[in-house]
Amino acid sequence: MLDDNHLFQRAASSAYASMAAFTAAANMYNSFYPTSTNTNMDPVNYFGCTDMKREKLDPKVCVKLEEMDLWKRFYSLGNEMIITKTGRRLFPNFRVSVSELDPNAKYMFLLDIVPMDDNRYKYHESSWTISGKAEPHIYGRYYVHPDSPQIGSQWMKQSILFNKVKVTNSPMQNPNHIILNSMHRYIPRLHIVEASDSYSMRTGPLSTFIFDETSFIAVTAYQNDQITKLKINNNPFAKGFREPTQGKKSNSKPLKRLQSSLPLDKPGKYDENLHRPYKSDSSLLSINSSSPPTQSTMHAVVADSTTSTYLDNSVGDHEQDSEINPMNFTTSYNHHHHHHQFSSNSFYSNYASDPSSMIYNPAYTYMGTPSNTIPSTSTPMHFNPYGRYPTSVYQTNNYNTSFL
DNA sequence: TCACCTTGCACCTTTGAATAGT
DNA sequence: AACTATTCAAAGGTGCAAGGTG
Repeated sequence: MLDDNHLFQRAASSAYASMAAFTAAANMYNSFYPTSTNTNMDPVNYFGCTDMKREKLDPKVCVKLEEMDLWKRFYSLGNEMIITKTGRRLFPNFRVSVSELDPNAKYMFLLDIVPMDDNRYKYHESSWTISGKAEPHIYGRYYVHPDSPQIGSQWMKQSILFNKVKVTNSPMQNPNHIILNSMHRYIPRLHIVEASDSYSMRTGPLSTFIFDETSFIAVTAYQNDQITKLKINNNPFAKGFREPTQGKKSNSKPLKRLQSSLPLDKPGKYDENLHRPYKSDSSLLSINSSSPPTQSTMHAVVADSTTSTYLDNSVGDHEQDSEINPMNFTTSYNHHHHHHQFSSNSFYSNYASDPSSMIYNPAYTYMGTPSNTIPSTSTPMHFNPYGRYPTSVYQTNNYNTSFL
């Protein structure tokens, strides 16, 4: 065992420079010490920490998702991410800033992307609907931020950008790319591990942060025209597809690519304060306006999208004061609850000190325990080891949980 | 026929090496 | 000599559209 550990450690240490080697090392270790009879298990315990309690980071550690307004705009339409054989970046960029780390402790930052449910989707008549059972997810691919490991003070000095992460539908290509299935729904997860070396990486405190505004459906070609427009208008690499600005003399011939019949993404369609489309925008409302919400239709209803709260499939009763949000399955009636402190300024804590926020904090919701106690694996409230987020219980803007 | 995927393309930004200036 | 600023070409990130696939 010692030799195997050393083998893993040596391979893992090289991963600081090469994620591929790191992934291989983790996979190697996990193949030596399989964590479960289920080979499809979510390897949140990437580092072989399987048989001991894994501590969390200091609960004061806070992670803020940058460009939250932009994320919310995509989220409100039902975000899509292109996956290609050669790998495609995420847009908007996954960028966070973190505070309250131990300035002198070393940390590693990792990103992975996991399924949100067990469904496959199709885009039909301007809305996403369930079309069958999901293909199995290939776990074990994750992105190690190239600055890892470094001390807390360095991580906190500036925001941390994960723009080099690439998603693919081809497992045979670059081993650094995260594999996704087209027409499946995913969400990125940020893992912060307190690790001063490759060994402590397997045992050191680990916390996971999730922002539901970053959820998306993987596609090989955009389905929703509104998403295409929003990408073109915000991604600098897609500038060539933008409509030439009025009054600005263009010396180039009209672009073939601009002859699209799509309506323009006019300013004013989006309420920057509310972070959601105007109700009066029929082009947006038309997404689902023709069909009432059903369990199999990806749309919903958010009284206030700044605090998107997913509850069970109780739809009809609250429909009248709802808004369309195609990324939600269910009706939210979160105006019946207290809005927790994290949502208004998009600054997320992994710790809920206010008992009233327990309802929003899956660290409590899922485990039903204080965040530092070990949940029973037999309780249905336990964090799903497959990394999926059943729509009936997924109701978080973020959370931090510890993994066994 | 259909839904989805792949490929090559034009257009763009980013990157980094070479060069010029201080 | 050392450092900073500028230039420029190559690399690579975009969505589009046509064709391919099962």
